[in-house]
Amino acid sequence: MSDPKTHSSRLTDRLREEILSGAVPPASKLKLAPLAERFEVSRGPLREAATRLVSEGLVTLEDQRGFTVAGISREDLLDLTQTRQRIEVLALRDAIQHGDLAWEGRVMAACHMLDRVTPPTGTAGFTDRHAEFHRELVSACPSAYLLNFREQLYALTQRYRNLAAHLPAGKRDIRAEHWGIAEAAVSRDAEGACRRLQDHLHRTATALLENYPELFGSYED
Amino acid sequence: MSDPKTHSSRLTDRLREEILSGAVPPASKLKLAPLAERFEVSRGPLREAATRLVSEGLVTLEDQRGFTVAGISREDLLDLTQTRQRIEVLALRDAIQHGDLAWEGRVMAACHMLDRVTPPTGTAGFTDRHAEFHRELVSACPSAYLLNFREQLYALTQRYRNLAAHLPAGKRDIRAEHWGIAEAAVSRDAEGACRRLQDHLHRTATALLENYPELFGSYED
DNA sequence: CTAACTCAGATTGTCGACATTCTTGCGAGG
DNA sequence: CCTCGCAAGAATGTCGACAATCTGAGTTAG
Repeated sequence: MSDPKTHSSRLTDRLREEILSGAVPPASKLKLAPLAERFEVSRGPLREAATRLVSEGLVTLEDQRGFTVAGISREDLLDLTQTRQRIEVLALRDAIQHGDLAWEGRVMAACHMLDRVTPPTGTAGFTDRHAEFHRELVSACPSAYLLNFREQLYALTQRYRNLAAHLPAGKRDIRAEHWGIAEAAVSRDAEGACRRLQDHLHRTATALLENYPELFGSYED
Repeated sequence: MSDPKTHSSRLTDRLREEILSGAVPPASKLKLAPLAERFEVSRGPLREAATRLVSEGLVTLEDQRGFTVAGISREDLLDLTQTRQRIEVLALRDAIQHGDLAWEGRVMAACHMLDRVTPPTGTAGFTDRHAEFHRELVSACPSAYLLNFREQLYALTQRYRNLAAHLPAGKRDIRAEHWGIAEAAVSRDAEGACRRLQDHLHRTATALLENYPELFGSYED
């Protein structure tokens, strides 16, 4: 039925959730014994879950010194954003070129569902639908490797967003940004869609840096 | 002293080597018990090593069904090559822009050492120096994420190369290709260097497909 | 003859305990 | 007062055994 039956898989999702949401703070050591107690499993599966998160960049592993939640820093966010801009643009160009009508439908549907989510931001429903929109946008890209990289980078960015908690959302019209990207994409306007997407990512990074001053010095590894 | 003291780390390297070299064939199941016997360790560290290789794309994991060496196929090689072209070009442009004189020296040194390796191809010394050259070429790229992705893709390509064993190496002058890339790079000729690098990767993929006919149908996942 | 069922062997996933290594707080010496 | 060393505690890495699940050959019913 629900396939991921093994404890390792479930724990991977749970631990990822806790790290992304900030329940386990950045740069903190992942002590396996207490976590194993909390999750009511042995250390074995938890160790495997942590190992999997190493590959996603959320955790680092040092020999004989255990697991550590990846630190956050201004430099990391900048690198992350720039790399994400480059990868997402490549994937979006591919998607616009190869996407069929069904893809257009999925993009517009996801954008609509994101538009109509009741509390505009910050809630769980928003983050899920936001992730789904950006995923559908590039879903017609035929390169599995590119999509895989994109997913990784998106998750890492999501952590910064969740850590910043309540963005003022002041002078940004995020809905308009999303609609602009979606409409340009389905209109096969590759240049416009990529430019808007890059702008979108840049504004997100800027907003995070402005409203999260702790990033200007702390938590570095 | 030599830091990676844990069995898990050593096993990761050893298992990666065996998969890259083809000692463990593609699409074959990774039965942990026999491997643990061969490597004279328990299944625990070996399981962790396999989990790490999942993140590098060399192994897949299915719940309750264990680990499987990633399959190879024509489609995968094409996707891999195209993605690698894109990522390597981005990294190379960055390196040319940010590299200092020491970087130029490292590139020329690596190219020279690759040029003077005794048996022109196929041997272990060649593959190591070839990897080192391509690594140094982009080492001045400031994006850790991009370099990480590049390393992953290079390793996956290396597997195809090793599997094809003895390429005729006939009408290709690989040395000239490498020197062309290196000289264009240190001359800060970004366009020329990227064009030559793309050509280089394209020729490698073509040569592999031509001299490895099994790829036209078998081993698919 | 084909298809479904059964059951034994094999393989994976999980657990608890042991050995090794790291960490930290205290005390001795300079 | 600072530095170095040491020993107790904690955390990690590893192992062997048990339970759950999958696989495949043989058998039987249709």
